[in-house]
Order: sequence, then C-alpha cells, then structure tokens
Amino acid sequence: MSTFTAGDEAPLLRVLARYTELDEDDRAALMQLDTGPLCTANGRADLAREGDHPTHIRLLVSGWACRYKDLADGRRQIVGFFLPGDFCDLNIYFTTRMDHSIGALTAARYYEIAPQQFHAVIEQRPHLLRALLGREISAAAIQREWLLSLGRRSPRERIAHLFVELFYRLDAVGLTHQNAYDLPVTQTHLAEANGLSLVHVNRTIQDLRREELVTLTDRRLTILDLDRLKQVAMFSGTYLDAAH
Amino acid sequence: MSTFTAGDEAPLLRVLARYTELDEDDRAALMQLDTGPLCTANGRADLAREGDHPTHIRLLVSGWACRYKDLADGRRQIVGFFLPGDFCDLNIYFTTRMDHSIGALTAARYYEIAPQQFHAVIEQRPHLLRALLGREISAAAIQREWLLSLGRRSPRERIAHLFVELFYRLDAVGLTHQNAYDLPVTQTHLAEANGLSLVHVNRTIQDLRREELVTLTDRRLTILDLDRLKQVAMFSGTYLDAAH
DNA sequence: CGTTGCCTTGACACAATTCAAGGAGCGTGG
DNA sequence: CCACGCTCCTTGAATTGTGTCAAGGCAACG
Repeated sequence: MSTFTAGDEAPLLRVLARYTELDEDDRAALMQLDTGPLCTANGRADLAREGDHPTHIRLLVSGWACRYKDLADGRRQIVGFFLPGDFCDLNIYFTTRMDHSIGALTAARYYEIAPQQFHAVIEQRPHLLRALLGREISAAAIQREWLLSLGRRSPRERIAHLFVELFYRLDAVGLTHQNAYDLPVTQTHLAEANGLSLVHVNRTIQDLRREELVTLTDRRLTILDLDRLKQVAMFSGTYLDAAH
Repeated sequence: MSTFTAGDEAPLLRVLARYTELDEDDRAALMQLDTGPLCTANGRADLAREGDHPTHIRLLVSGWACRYKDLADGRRQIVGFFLPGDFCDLNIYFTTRMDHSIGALTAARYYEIAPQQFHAVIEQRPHLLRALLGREISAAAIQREWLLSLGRRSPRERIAHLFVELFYRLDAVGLTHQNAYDLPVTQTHLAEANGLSLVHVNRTIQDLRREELVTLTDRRLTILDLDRLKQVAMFSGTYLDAAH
C-alpha cells in the first residue's frame, strides 16, 4: 500500500507512480518540475469559483476539498471529494473556464503547478500525459457511480456507498487505520454530496449506527462490518482504480 | 455551424476539427487512420457491458446510444447520452475494463477504431491526444451538471434542463431544425436518465406542454420558448463546449 | 456567559413512487 | 381481415418516503 502524507519529497512523482510505471527518464523529467511553495487554505476557503480562469493546477497534499456546483437560488450539490494526492483542477489543462467551484472542506495544503510546467514535462515524455489524465478518467468513473447513487440508490444505500468508496480511496493513500478513517466533514456536507436534506442524513446515519454497521463520532468513521456495509450499499468496486 | 451526418468522409477528422485547430500534418495523420467498416446496431443492442474489456473505440455516426449502470436488483440509471459524433468509450484508452455499459437506444451506425491506430497517430502528432481527450473532459463536465440535476433540481427542472442540453448538443452537430429536434427515446429512457419514475416523467412532460414550453409528439421535441425553458431549468451553459 | 456551529429529535406536509388499469398504434399470424 | 400481443403513453388512487419547519442540546470559543 502506498502512502501519501504531507511533507514528503516530490509529491507529484509519488502520486503518478501509484498509477504508472515510471522509468528513470520519467522520474528525471518529473523531478525538474517546480511545484512551487506549499500553499494553505482554511476550512471554508474557495480555491476556485465557477467561471474562473484558474492559472494553476493544484495538487492536494493534506486536508479535504470538494468540487461543487450551485443553482441561482442557493441549492448546492457537491459533485466530488478531493482527498490528499488528488489533482483539483486538471481539467483546466483542456478548458480554461471552470464549470464548477472548488472549496476546501478542512484546512488544506496543496501545491500550485503552472500548466506550462506540465507542458514542458510532457513534451519530453509524452506518455506521462496518459498517466496524468488517467486520474481525470478515474474521477469521471467515480462521477458516474455517483450518478447511479443519486438517481437510483435510496438514501441509506447512498450514504453507505459513500462511506465504502471513501474507505477504499483513503486506503489507497494510506489514510485508513484498520477499518476506520477520519471523515472531516459535517453532515451538511454529506447532505450536499448525496442530494439529501441534512435532517434525513442525520436520521439515516443513526439507522446505520443502530444496525451496527458503522460508528461516527468526532469526525471519525469506523466501519464495523465492511462486508455488510458493501451489501447494503450494493457496492461494486469495478469503477475504482483498484478492484475490490 | 458544423454538421455531422452519416455517409460523409473522414468522420474522425471532422469530429476533431470541431474542437481543435488541425494543420496539414494533423490531417494527414488522421486520414491514414483506418476507421474500418461502418458497423450497425439495432435499437436495443448492448455495445458493451460493465466488466467487458472492449477492444475498440467506437465513434457514433448516426442514432443514439447511452452509458448506463445498473444495480443487482434491476434498477437502472442512464449516466449519459451519446449523440452522432460522440466517442462511446474513449476511456478504454486508459482503463481496459468498462465500469459501465453502453447500449444503443435507436438503430445506430458507428465506426470501430483499434486503440493501436490511435497510438500510431498520436506518436506522430502528440498534441492530438489533447484534442481527443478534450471530448472526454467535456463529457465529465456534462456528468457533473447531471449530478447537480439529480441531486438538487426538481423533476420539472431536470427534464427541462435535459431538453435544453440536448438542444445545444444536437445543434452543435447540425441535428436541430429551427427550435426542434428528434428525440428518439422513450419516456422510460428519460426516467432512467433523470432518476425518476416513468409515471412522473409522463406527468411532468404534460405540465411542460400545458405551460406551452415544449411539444413532444412522435419522438420529436419542439421548444416553444427557449428562454423560458432555460429559466425553468436554471440552465447555465458554461459546462458545455460552446457557451450559451 | 452569550454566541456560534453542529448534531439531534419530533411533527407535519407534500412530492414522488407504486399499483392498477386502459387506450392507441403497430406488426404478426391465424 | 380480424384478433392478438407488444410497446409506449396516459390517467387515477393510494401509499410512503423525504423535505420542511421548529426546537433543543452540547461543545467550543471569545
């Protein structure tokens, strides 16, 4: 299991090595890429707003962030979570204008990388573009699974499913401990991600607790019975990079 | 306005030309790419199933198809529509296993292109990969908008929004006529795409008709008042390639 | 000690699903 | 030629899930 924690060297190299074979020339090219200083954001900061033309690609090092979209009357939908090791806005490599906003959910640290830096590396090692974009393709697969959740899963199934998904994604970057992980978001965030009301999220989580599927206290989620939780969620891991 | 209709020459070249500047060398490289024979599928055929390892990338030439996912108990969610000019499974360029299924919604015609063919072209003209993947990035933006719809838009808003989105996407490939277009899908499909029951889709469409926003008869949709329909849908076109 | 953010609980209303049935159009076969 | 089955659209009625409204608790913090 590879780990991803703050403070290490060459974060970009480490992130990519999780998904591709890198030879010496690849590594050399990536090492020369300047990730700039480590930036920080507090727990409610917007890193980008819909309509922006961001100038950098962000690599999240610690903390959680999310993509979200909102409607004119204030309704908000979280369309994805960013975990440590994720790129926040690789898509600006293709389209300059953001179709969604990016917000930090917790205090967060990240690197800002200029697109030109990417260009330089990719001109040397074209196949690295594939590696980079593999992340974006994978994110699209997760979005599709969310569409299935929002469209067809019951609230109970949805929340169970999200808990399982986050477990595997965090596990892949070494951020689980046994069957538990830090879930540093509020129930309001879970509601916004699952297309539910806060009240109903609360009640549903209580149900999951009552059935002894999970515990959730002090922003820490413990999965008491992963198999049963996956069953409840109708979880099939084929959409994640690693199969489960 | 570029058009995309069956029977023309060099479909791939034409599709890409919509999104990138192609120089002579690009065109030459693309022309040598063998799209193979034109394949056909009938209105209910599956082009790929979740879990498959498809060997070809498909370029839809005529007819409609969709991505969908289903749950063990039969619930089904359409997570995207493919219109003429769309690639059905570009993502297998990165991941070999399908995380979703692809089904034809109408009789359809498409080209099958071997990934090796893509490789060959891209080795000559690396920046064409950007052009190709731009399509996939754009599809991801549409998926996000759908997440917003499923999570936060009312059924009425959802359906209105889909009607507007399809209008602009079809318009981009020359498949609209005035304010009307062929919508060759059943209300069941619309329900599966919008996370609603068939009955409720039917009633909602009747509402839209009653308010003189659209007509829909014989699989043909006419938008009677685009501005008002966009308002109902809370449509903001920033997520589509072309801004509206 | 008051304020703020977040979680929790109860009561109520209503939107959307489900169940059920019928009709129109169309192709097929007796 | 008509009967039948099939698909799709339509409508009504009953049920229920989920949102909304409202209120209170608790911990952290200034």
